Amino acid sequence: MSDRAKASDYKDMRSNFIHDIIDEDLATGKWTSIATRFPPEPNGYLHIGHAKSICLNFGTALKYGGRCNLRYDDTNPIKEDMEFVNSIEQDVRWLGFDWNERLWASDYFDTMYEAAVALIKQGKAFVCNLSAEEIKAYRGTLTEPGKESPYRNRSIEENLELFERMRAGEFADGEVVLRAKIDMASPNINMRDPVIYRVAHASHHNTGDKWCIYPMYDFAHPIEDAIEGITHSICTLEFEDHRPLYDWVLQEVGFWPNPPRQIEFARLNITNMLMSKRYLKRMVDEGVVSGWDDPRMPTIAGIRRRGYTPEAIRKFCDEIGVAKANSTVDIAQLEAFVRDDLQDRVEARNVVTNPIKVIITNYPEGQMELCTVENNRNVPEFGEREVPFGRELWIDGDDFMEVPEKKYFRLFPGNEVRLKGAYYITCNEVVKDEAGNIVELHCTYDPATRSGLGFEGRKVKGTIHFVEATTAVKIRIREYGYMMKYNEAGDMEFDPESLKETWGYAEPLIKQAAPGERFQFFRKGYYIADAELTTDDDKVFNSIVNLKSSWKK
RNA sequence: UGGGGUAUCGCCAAGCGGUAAGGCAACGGAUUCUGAUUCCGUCAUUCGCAGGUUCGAAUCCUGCUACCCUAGCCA
Repeated sequence: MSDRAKASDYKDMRSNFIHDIIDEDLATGKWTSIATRFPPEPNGYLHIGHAKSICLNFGTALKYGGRCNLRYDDTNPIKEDMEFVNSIEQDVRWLGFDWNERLWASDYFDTMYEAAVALIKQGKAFVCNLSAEEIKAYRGTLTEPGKESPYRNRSIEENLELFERMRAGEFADGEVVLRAKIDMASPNINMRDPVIYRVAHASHHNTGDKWCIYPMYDFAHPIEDAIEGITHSICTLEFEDHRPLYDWVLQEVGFWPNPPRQIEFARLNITNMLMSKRYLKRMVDEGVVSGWDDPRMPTIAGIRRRGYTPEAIRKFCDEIGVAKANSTVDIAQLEAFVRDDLQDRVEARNVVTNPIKVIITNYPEGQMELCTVENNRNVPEFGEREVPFGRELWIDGDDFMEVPEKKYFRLFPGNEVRLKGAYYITCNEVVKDEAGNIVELHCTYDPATRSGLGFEGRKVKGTIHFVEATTAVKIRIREYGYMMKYNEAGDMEFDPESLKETWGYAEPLIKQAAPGERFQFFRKGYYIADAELTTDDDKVFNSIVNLKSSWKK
């Protein structure tokens, strides 16, 4: 898969129930081509849940050779902020998709106004003076029908005049609303004379102060879709109950002979990832995270900084499928795609954490040599590099056990292992301080076993990596968790342990790491050089995915 | 207590009357100078439950049960 999503990626994409609907619409001739849209409200950053919707909408358009628009659902000026527009566009592009058109729902305010007037003229909408509390009380409950508003039977002329005065700014916020006249006894609460226009004396980023009345989602959305010629309006499950209203608006406004069809699917949930914009916003506002792009955040910007690739995310979204059953995908599924994608596109570097000093007692003091290692064993084209080897080395804390457990075949007293790209070494002595902490390991090496010499004398079971001590670069590693964890009650809560910071040593070549560059750290997973914090003296790496290991401490 | 949805392996998910795909996870085993990768192999006589129709049902019918959504002048 390339950086950009291509039609060929989606032509053979596994079909889902939405594609079945489209296939039928195409077969029956209801539509000759299709159009979808991705309609975010610019009130926050996009997260991985949106990625599923983006892949579905843009991917479906690609699959069928149709169109997909990016449309901002900006019908509520008091909640929206243009700060988010740039991030949304950047994120959609980064994921590899290009929109057919970029549009604003607010550009259709004139049409929506006309549609409302048309409704009033048919006696299908009325201006209501009930307060918000009264409307709520009149609405009834889930089991009891509502009561009709006393303003429900105003004359068409009066409604027309009142609505015009609403637009003219003669009413204060909340004083009056325009309601659709449907059925206060409907078992579907959305059909109990829903509010379709409210008064809000707020300046809109796009329309400025032209309007002081704004359409509600239920009224605006179907019109937006119809204006753009959207054929299949894909949204999440919670809008299922709104579909009758969606259809009602299109039917009663009557401007569009072949209206779009709303189809709902289950939104994405991932273990340990909380996908609530409200909660994420709180994290940002309270400074719990560094921002919307903090690598612990489930935002597209966050996982991008974490090192995930768009290709991996797209494959993930394709693989998890689209259905109507609520579900929670295991984070391991996402990580598997990231690992798989990074496997063949990233170079390896030697890095040790919880370092243990190793002295090669039979290696001459002051001497140094270079050993050749592959940059990526799976990709020969990545070539080789040279790493220094000398008398003093650092090895990874995980690669030594003073008292080995059974089946441990890395370094322990008396055992011989291969140093990746270098020699066999044998641990002879464990040097400790008074407190009993390991200070260093005294080992001997066998010159005959140098890598590349074809030594066949004896085999060792373990190969470990190392960093030469005098040339080592100290690095900082942030082992990002997923911000959330499950408590005893099974609910997700903030995980204060989600940001662990550790120090380690890396081979000198790490100094050349470019911001954002990804590496595989031997036996330590995949890491990305922090895009902002990397300096020559203080390399910061964010860990992204750990490798699997069948040996567990 | 109304209405709308959904129930297939630990987690996703195909299946649409003809005898349970695939991915993740897990577990064996082979190769490996990364216990990675790769590679083979195992992993639902059973599809929320109970009946019924049928030669034949995860798929049709009936009745239950569980869970999700829904009473914003948010989207």
